[in-house]
Amino acid sequence: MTAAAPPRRTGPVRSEGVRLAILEATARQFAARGYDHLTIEGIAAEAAVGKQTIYRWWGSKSALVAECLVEGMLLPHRLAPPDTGDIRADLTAWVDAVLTLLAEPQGETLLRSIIAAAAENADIGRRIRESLAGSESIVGRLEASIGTAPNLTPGAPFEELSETLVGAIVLRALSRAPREPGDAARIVAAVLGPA
Amino acid sequence: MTAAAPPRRTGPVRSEGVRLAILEATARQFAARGYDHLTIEGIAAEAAVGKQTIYRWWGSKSALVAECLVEGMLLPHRLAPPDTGDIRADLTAWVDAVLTLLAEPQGETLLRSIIAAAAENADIGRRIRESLAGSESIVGRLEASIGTAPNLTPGAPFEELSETLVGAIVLRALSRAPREPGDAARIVAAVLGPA
Amino acid sequence: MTAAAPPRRTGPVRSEGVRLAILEATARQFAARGYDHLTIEGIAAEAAVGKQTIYRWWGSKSALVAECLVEGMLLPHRLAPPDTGDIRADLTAWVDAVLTLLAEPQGETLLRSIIAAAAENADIGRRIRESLAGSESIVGRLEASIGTAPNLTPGAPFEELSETLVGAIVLRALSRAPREPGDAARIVAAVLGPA
Amino acid sequence: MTAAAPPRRTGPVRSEGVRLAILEATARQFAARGYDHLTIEGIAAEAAVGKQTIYRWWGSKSALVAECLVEGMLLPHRLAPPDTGDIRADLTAWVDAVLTLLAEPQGETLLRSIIAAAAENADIGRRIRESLAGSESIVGRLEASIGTAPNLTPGAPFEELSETLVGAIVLRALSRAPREPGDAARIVAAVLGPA
DNA sequence: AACTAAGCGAGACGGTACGTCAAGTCTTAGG
DNA sequence: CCTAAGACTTGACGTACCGTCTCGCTTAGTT
Repeated sequence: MTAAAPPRRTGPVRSEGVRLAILEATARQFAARGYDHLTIEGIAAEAAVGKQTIYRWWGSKSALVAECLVEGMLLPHRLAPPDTGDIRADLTAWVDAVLTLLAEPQGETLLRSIIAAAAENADIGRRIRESLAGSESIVGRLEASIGTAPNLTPGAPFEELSETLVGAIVLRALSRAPREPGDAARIVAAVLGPA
Repeated sequence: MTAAAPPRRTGPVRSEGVRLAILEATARQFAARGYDHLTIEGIAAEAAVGKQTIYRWWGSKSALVAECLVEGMLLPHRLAPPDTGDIRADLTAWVDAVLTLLAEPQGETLLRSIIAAAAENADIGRRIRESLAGSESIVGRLEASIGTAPNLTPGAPFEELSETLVGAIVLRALSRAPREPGDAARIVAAVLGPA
Repeated sequence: MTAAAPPRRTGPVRSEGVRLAILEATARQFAARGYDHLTIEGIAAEAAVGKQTIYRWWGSKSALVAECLVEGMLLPHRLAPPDTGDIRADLTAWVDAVLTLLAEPQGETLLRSIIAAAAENADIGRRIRESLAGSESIVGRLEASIGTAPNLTPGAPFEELSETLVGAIVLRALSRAPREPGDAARIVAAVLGPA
Repeated sequence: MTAAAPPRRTGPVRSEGVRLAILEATARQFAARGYDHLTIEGIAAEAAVGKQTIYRWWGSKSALVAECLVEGMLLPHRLAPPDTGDIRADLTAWVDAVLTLLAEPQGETLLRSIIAAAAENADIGRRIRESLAGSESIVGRLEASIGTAPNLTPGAPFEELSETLVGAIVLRALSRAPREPGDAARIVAAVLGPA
């Protein structure tokens, strides 16, 4: 007498190649057309995949985008602030880089699309905060720089400082404020206090 | 020498009642269902209006929403900070009020919908900044309070301070950060400097 | 006791120029685009006339077309059979002329449009019969030619003979039968009997 | 050397049930409301089918009607002439039956709608001729009856004789001529020659 | 001459249907 | 049993015209 058979596991297993093809197609379409104007059918066609294969593994367009984000397929990776030891200079350089990205059409589309996706999907919202303000990047840097700027005192609200910095950039993206010289420095000054 | 006659204007004139009915229907649907899930057909039906009448005067869903915003039909008007003379207390109360609004489901839908609309439509983006950070509300208040907080020095970047404040709130809305006691105070502290 | 006064008749009187402009625009559009694809708005625009002016005087698209027909603005006037005294030759020439008209694209559109209009509007139906088979043209000619063809006997059903002739042409127009040499002669032979 | 593989054909196949539901709905609406006043949306609703499913397979309203016609869903099948051996009696009975059908409101709608459809769509035009004057019905009968009527001589234009007969009926339908006793006999006499 | 009525151009309005797009579900066949 | 293909229902899109309804002229009779 044999033990009950375990649930027989036959047939092919999920194809990693297919998964990647879908995510890459999503990323391409996302960058090219923005979050709205993404279509499942377009992604399926570009990935040479059946629609059902997408629906089987992701529940919605935004889940797809969220996974792209997690995989780092949407944002250029150069977006971490440099680390020269001078927190003000580092943040200023970083803000400036982001504002520069924002000044290019495809960068603008990209950032605003991520914002739109975040507005629609809670997961993406949570992820964007982690990915932009994650402890390894900004909050941690601020904590490590106590004493080097007026606002960086022991017990300062580092989380919130980080949020104001990123928030100011998000607001810029939304409001389409024209870029002006010194913007990055002024934003950093607003967060760290006067130089 | 006479001026050229303006093109003779005959025929019925645009109906203000219809215009208002459409905007009100838009505002109701916007609050009830969010920016995506707005449909022109739904608005037309609720306003008891032909679709063409909407398309005649507005080119897109977002233009409709933008006009609603300008007319003040989307945001509760209580959203201006109080003015007791104590800038820190005033801003804290205001931030707290906004976070409270954000904690209610319909308030959250409303704010995130506005963000989504702004991400899609440049006009709305510009308007949201004016309406949230307009000189009469926050920037002006900061300038009028020079000397009462560490960051409010002569020559401080008041515009950017205002942006960081509003941006932090926008980021909160996007990231769905759970609300915690003292949030408002910490955000204001991040902007104004330590108490 | 006097009769009630008739409704006082003041104001400008119906403009004949406007009436003609509308009918001409109708005829042009009818020939150019066919009966379906006629639009009141298109006619109004082409005639530089308000829509209401059309609706004031005609109740429907088909009434408009019917009046065009009555005014002879739709059919080329050359469509009466010649009269050389030889009924068979005359009818054959006439049928041939109509089939020739039918072989040109605009002639085909025209005839089929009239058929479509007749199918929709009783007035037009009646008119088409009068205008194509009116006593002055075919029935009369048949009656006047008694004895010159096998079927033209005293007491023959001249009305019906005329109908079969015209009907065969209508059927040709509907069925898009390709034209072949001798068609006209055969049709006439079918109606008049063998030569 | 092998032939190129044909494009692999997978996926669900066209649903015959859906096709029939659409054609039946079309036939019902056609009979009930006439050719104009047919709407794709109405058919889709009655067939409980998406509009897109109709547009996927038929390019136009008239293509739909043409297919109905081919499937024999529009015309009552009793419309073939009887066959007693007496061609004059048979045709007279048939014409009489058609004129009777034409005297009922729904029969009139039906016939005129088919004419309207034929005027708009070439396929329908061709089909109506085949279906009304197909060789198995009238032309063949005439040929088989050579010698039994004045016009039925060897070498007579049987095609055209058939056309004049059917054409006369079509013209009747278009012209709304009131029906009178003896009409059928006179029409047949016009075609076959005097009795 | 002032005072009515139309007639008329223009065009806003509530609707209906159009033909298209994409969504998400379901079905078939190949591997 | 995963997958590509794609048929299916649903629902919204934006457009074209419909027929009705004001508007603000202009014009032709009264009074």
